[in-house]
This record gives sequence, structure tokens and C-alpha cells, in this order.
Amino acid sequence: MRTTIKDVSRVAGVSIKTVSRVLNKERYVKEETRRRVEEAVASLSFSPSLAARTLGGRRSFQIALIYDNHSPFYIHQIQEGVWARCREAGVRMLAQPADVASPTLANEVGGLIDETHVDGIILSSPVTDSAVVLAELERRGIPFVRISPGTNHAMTSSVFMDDVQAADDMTTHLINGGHRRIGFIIGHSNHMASDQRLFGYRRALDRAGIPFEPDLVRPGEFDFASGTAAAESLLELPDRPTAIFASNDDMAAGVLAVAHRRDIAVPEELSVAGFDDTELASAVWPPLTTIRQPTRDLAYSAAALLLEGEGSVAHRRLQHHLIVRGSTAKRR
Amino acid sequence: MRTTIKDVSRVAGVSIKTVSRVLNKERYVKEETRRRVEEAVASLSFSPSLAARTLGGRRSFQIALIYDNHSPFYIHQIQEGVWARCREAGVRMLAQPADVASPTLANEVGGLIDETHVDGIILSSPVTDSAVVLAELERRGIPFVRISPGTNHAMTSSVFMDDVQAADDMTTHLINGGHRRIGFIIGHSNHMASDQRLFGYRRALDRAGIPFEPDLVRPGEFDFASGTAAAESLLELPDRPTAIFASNDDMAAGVLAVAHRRDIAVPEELSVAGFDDTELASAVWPPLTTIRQPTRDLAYSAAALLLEGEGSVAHRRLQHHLIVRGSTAKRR
DNA sequence: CTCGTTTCTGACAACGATGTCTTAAATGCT
DNA sequence: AGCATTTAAGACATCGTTGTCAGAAACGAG
Repeated sequence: MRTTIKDVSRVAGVSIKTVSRVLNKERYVKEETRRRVEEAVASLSFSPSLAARTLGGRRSFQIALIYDNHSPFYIHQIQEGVWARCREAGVRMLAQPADVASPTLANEVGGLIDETHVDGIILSSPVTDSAVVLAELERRGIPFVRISPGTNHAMTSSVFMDDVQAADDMTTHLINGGHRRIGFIIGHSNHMASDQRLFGYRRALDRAGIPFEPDLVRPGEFDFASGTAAAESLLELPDRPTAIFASNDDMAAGVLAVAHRRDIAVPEELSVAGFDDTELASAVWPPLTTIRQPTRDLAYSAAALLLEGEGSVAHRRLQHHLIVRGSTAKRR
Repeated sequence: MRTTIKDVSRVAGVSIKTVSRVLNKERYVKEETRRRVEEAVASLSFSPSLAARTLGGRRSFQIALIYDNHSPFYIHQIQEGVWARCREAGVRMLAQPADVASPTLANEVGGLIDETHVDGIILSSPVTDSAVVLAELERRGIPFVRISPGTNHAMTSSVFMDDVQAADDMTTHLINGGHRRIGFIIGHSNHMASDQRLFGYRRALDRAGIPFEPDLVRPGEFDFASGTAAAESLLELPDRPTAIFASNDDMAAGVLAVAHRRDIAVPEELSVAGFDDTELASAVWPPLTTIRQPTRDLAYSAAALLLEGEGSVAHRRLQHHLIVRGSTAKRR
């Protein structure tokens, strides 16, 4: 038989309602009573049934994290951060993979909410910018926080970093190294951050008075394979770039592989830059110069905002950092 | 107001019990009635409350996946596989990070079970071999399946691959390439698979009549940093190895980095082999020769065993594959 | 000392499903 | 036609908590 609040109440010699009060840290419980209940809870190593709390009460002690992202490193850090904050709050995290391209996505999210009664939701890019999902959440009035959203910052709670500035910083770093022909690999088109990083690249070029050349820009999809494809085509240009800035580390790793294959020395003949600073950035050779995106902290802050926020809209911007490693150097 | 089974029963013109029967695909419902109920469910887009089902019934429609692993790639694939099978069965997966070294681990697992009423549990290495956790699960009589356990295969359900044979295969591949001095980097000491891979390495050497040299073996922890450390010390040997076999891809990537740094050409002067075939194996240069561990499939099978298995003990062995890429070559 | 607050506690209904039991209708067999 | 069996559907208790309300005890002010 399962240990229930009734057993605790019997051992402590109080009503179940009083046990419930202690469990929920409510006011109006005498210190002495509280102590007795806590002892009973400990001696029975009692854990209240989430199902019963959910059904009877107004909270479910659960939040959902919805993501659709192809970088395991990124997801891992996001999960880590959200989970850490949830743990502190005694709340359960439901990790929910999703497919932004699925026509039934909004229904699935709605079903998730109905089934689990989650108290709130955290959206990670690119689900942050799915209009149907946002509409569904608004309709139900359920609290949610977005991590690195691409749109409508002001209307909903969110945590983010300045992707434009970060890409600008990296591009400027390359320009300062004497590079003028800088290739750029765009991220996946369904991530708003992709546009922003491209914009930052262009802004830095403009400021330095370097004309923008569409030929130096290639599309990508945030994965290794698209990085190699883009690099192949960039390095075949008659007047090839002396530096390539990829919108994330996975694609930058692809660039490195192509450079090795073609016997182009990095960083001597070609500088390569990434973005994100995932574990991958330090696991390739040479280690990548990249932008450290505070992914785990973004996730932690998102959970904090959701759990603490009294339904109010709030924002938090976290700082990025330019990490210079061995994959970039001054142009010779 | 939330949509409940009552609303559905009203729309369909039947009792709530009948709706419940349709939801649970029970017998003894007239075809015509079933259809009416299903229409009502669809038109209201009703999703039953998991909390209520859990509380009232004998199942919770949830299973937990408990892991403590430092490789994001590995965890990602495990989650992926379990999740896929759960989705098919309409069951929720609770991803639960843990710390095998924590003294309160057993309590945490017990608390998880009490709180969530999970129907079963999947353990991933190294939690698979935590005596306290196994004891706790046995004591409660809750079904569980272990993924790649290191001990007691026969007593509990599990899915696994043959780590000994796989390491033997890889070592033999290197020996066949003419290598005689083959370095080996052991995995994390709390993973049983580490011992098994070492054993496979030795077995292959024995069979080939190559004496085992303790000097060629270095400890590691399954991460990039320990791979570089081990490689540094191996490559400083007076008579350095012509091949290094690391117990996983992360450490093999570390070996590659050291080789690059020291200007040792791979694979011309040094062959490097990994294990797992995570995304990382193809994201480094040269791409790693490695063992493809069917991680995702192991996880999928584990979930299948748990969800289908009628409480009986079952096992499934999955096949590994030697993947030859550019990081190994014949000795010159 | 009385009365109004504040503090503290318990009885009981409610949450939304499933389990058990009962009953009615349909079916099969002699 | 009569009876046993199978099929079909509903009434009601139940799961383990929290919400609401009511009442008792302690406290403070006049």
C-alpha cells in the first residue's frame, strides 16, 4: 500500500488538512505542530502524490519545456538549465520534443496542457516563433516564457541575448585581423536568430566601409553537413575568402573539415569562426573562435522568470562573450 | 473551464463510464456507440486528465528515464529512442537526470516513484549498476529495464550490445592494418562498459600474439579533456604507439587535437579510433573510424520491452558495426 | 471582563478519471 | 418458448490531495 497523507496525519496526530498546510508552507500552523508533522513526514519518507495534488488543487507542480532543435549540445544545455531551476523550486520539468513544421503542433501543445495541467511553459527556439503555438497559449492564458525569441519581444516574457551585436563583434574581430573578404554561412531559416546574425555581420562590414558581397554569403541549416556544403562552394570562388564566419559551431566544424580536406591551413590561410561555444568548439582542431552564448543561463533564467513571475511580463538580457581561440588569426 | 469526460458524455449522449471505455479501447462497446463517442471527443478536442486517470486507475501512462551521463550526444540519442516508443504507446516520458555518486540517490528515485506513480523505469548507464537504486526498485516491485548494464544481466530485463566483441573488432581492425603498438584509453571507471572494452582490446591482442603492455593503457573519463591528457602521455613515450584506440568518440577527438598540435599526421603517422559513432565522429577531421553503437535503437527497444513486457524478464542484444573512416590506415 | 481580531485546526466537498457491481438487452441452445 | 450466456451500458464508490467554510483558541483593546 502506498503511504498517504492520511498515514502522516495519524502518526503526527493531526488532521490531513494540517499536514497539507505544512506541505504547502501555509501560514497559521503552530511551530510545534509543524515540527511534529515534519517529523512524521520524514519518518515515513512520505512524498505526496502529484496526481492528487494536481487534481485537487490549482497547481500541478510541473512545467513543460518544448523544443525542436537539431543541436544536441544546445538542447542539452537548455534542459540542464531549466531542470536546475525546477529542482530548486520542487517542480517537475517535462521535456517535450516537437516539430515546428508539423501541422498538428498547436493541437499537440493543447493536448499536453490538458493532459498534464502544467503550470507554465518554456519555449525554446524555433518553437518560440510558431504563430499557432503562441496563439494557442494566449488563448488558454497559460503563463509562458520564451528563450531567444525572434519576434514580439515586448508582448511576452522572454530571455535573450543580443545576436546582432554578437555577430557584429565577431565580424569586427575578423576585420581587425585584416580580413576584408569574409564568408558568412547563414543559420537555419526557421530560426529568427539566423537573420539577426546575418544583420550583425552586415552592420560590422558597413561600419568598416567594406562593401557587402552576396557571393560571400551561403545558406546553411545549423548542421555539420550544410557547413561543409557551404564551405565547399565558398572555397571554390576564384577570389576566395580569407575568413569564414559560420552561424554556429556545428557548421564551423564543417568548414574546418573542408579546409583540412583541401589542405588549406587554419588559421594561417583561412580563419574560421563559429557561434554558440558548445562543447564541440573545443573538441575540434584548431579549437574554434566563437561567441559564447550563455545557453544554460538563459534556460535557468527562463525557468526562474516563469516560476517567480506573478504572471507579469518580464524580460532578461544576458551577455555574450567573444572567445578567441586558435581558429582565427591575422591575415597574412 | 476545462473540458472533461462529462462534457464528452453529454455530447455523445452516453454515460461517462462508456466514454471511459472507448478511451481505453475496452470490449463491450457497440460499434455505433463507439463512433458517436469518438466524434464527440474529436469535436471537443478532448484530452483526458492524466492526473485523474492516475489517481483513479491502476496506470499512470508515464515512465521515467533515469540517466547520469556526461556525453550530451549519448543522452540525446537515448532520450530520442525512448521518447519515440513512448509516443507510439501514448505514454509520457519523464527525463530524470541523476547523480550516481549522490548518497540520496535511492531516496530521490523512491520519491520520484511516489510522486509520479510511474508505471515503469528505464535506467541508462551508469545508473544501471547502482546497487542502491536496483534494491529500491526491487523492493517496490516496479518494472524496469536497463540499457547496457554492466552486471547481473540475467536477473533483470535489459538491452545491450557486446562491448567486448566490439572492442575486439576494432583492435583487430588495427592489428590487421599492421599496427603492433596500439594505445588504449579506458572509459570512466563507473561505467562497466569501460572494463569490457578494455577486455576486448586485450583479447584481440592475445589472439594475435601481441604481448599486453600496461604502458600503452591510460585511464580516461569519457570526456574530451581526459582524451587529450591521455594522448599527451601516450605520445611522449620513447617508442610511441602507431595507433590509439579511445573508448569513446569524445576522447578520440581529444587524441586528434593533440596529434594536430604536435604535427603528427593522422592517419599517416598515427591511426586514431573511437567508439559510439556519435555525431562528433563525423564532425572532426579526419572523421573517426569508430564502433557504431545502436544507442537510439537500444533506447527504443528498452522502452518497447518495458511497455510490452508483461512483467517478465527479457533481454535483447543489438548488433554493433565497425565504421571505417579516415582516421585509421595501414601502418607505414 | 467583554468583544473583536487574529491565529490555528478540522470536517467535508470537490477535482476527473477508473474499478466494481448491477441491470438490461441481445444471442445461442435445447 | 425458456433459460443460460454473452454483450452492452450505467450508477456509484474511490483514488489522495487541496479549497472552502466553520468553529475554537489565543490575543489585544477598551
